[in-house]
Amino acid sequence: MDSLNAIRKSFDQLVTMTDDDWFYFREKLHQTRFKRTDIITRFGQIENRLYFLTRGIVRHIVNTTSIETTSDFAFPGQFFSSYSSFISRRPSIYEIRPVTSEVDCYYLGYDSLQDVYLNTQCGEKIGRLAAEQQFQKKSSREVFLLTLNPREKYLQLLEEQPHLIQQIPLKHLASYLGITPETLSRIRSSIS
Amino acid sequence: MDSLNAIRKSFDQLVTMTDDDWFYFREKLHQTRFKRTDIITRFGQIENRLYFLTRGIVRHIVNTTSIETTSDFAFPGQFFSSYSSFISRRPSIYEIRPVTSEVDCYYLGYDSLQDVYLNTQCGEKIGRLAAEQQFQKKSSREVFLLTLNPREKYLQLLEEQPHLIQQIPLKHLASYLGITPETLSRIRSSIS
DNA sequence: CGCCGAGTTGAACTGAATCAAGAAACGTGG
DNA sequence: CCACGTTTCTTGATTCAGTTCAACTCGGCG
Repeated sequence: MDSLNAIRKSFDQLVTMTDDDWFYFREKLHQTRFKRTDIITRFGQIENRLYFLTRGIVRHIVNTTSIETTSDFAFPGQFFSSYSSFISRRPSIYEIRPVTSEVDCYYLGYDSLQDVYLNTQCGEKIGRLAAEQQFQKKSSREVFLLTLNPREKYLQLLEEQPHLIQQIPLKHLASYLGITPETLSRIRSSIS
Repeated sequence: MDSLNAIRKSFDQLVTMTDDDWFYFREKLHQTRFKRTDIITRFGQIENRLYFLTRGIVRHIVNTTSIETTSDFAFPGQFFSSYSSFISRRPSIYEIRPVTSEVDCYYLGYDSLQDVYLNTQCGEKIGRLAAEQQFQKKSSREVFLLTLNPREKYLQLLEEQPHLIQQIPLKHLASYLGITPETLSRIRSSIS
């Protein structure tokens, strides 16, 4: 299977994994599909799955009273999950929903992942490296949010994540940058 | 030694550690002290140490051209490091400096930590759990920065990290919240 | 004692939000 | 496959929160 290969590859980038370990892991994966209107993970729910995205795009939404704020997107070839809920076993403050009309993924249950940590050579190491990656992502986002004004944010996004700008509706991009859709629209038209 | 005990305790909170593992780890720790004017980690330097703070307060400063922005503080009993540089082995975009006149720490070199990962039972697991914690911290800060206005930021800080407000100069607090000292001063006087 | 950095306060300014209305794009069902 | 309704995007006018600039006070330190 092609997308299973993609998962293995993303592991191989992190660590050398024996075939035995891989087989052990692969056994525990399940496949699933979501439609645009589905809610992949709900507010308040304890996240029980770590997903690997094979088709479509999803977004992470912050549970604010009034306005929908986007904290993250995931693209094919990437893992996603309401990760802080997944690792802390506490209610999710994020909701995860499809951006595209169809979303295909594999997923691993929480307990399965703990089994992998216990029963494979490289499990813990992959877990550590993955967590370190997630940390770095949030860490650079902190600097991004803390130091840039709307225009600078858009320019940096344009440079570093152009695929986002190409494929995500403007209003979601705006909420990801922490600005209003009107402001983003004006910035965009002032540039090109 | 009392502060060595604090380190072991912070491990015990994460995982059950054998005495053997602890001795192996403890051997690799060094002790050091900084004065207020010292620079603990410089911009552009590759962070080579993971510190454990036993006395004083330090702050993490973001390398922006004009204004000094604070991304984090560390207090006694906590680990600190220019963590993204430490794990990626790339130049630090943060500078770490003392807030207080004296800062005492233990530290572990990068290579020593890799030895711990390789040669102890629980090394990788501690590493993973630590990285997961760091992730969660940045993750909640993302929501904080993305969704709150200055007044809300201050109120949340007051509620969740009062020790920060008590011990950190206003201008550094302001830069940590992403607002100007004037605004923070006004907010503060409008509240009490 | 005098200096310097930190904090406060006031006034003016400005960038982005808000409010509003119209145009374009989208998807949904007949 | 078209037509309609809904959502998304754009554009303009207005408002306002927070910044900037400036002057003054206070407290600690040399």
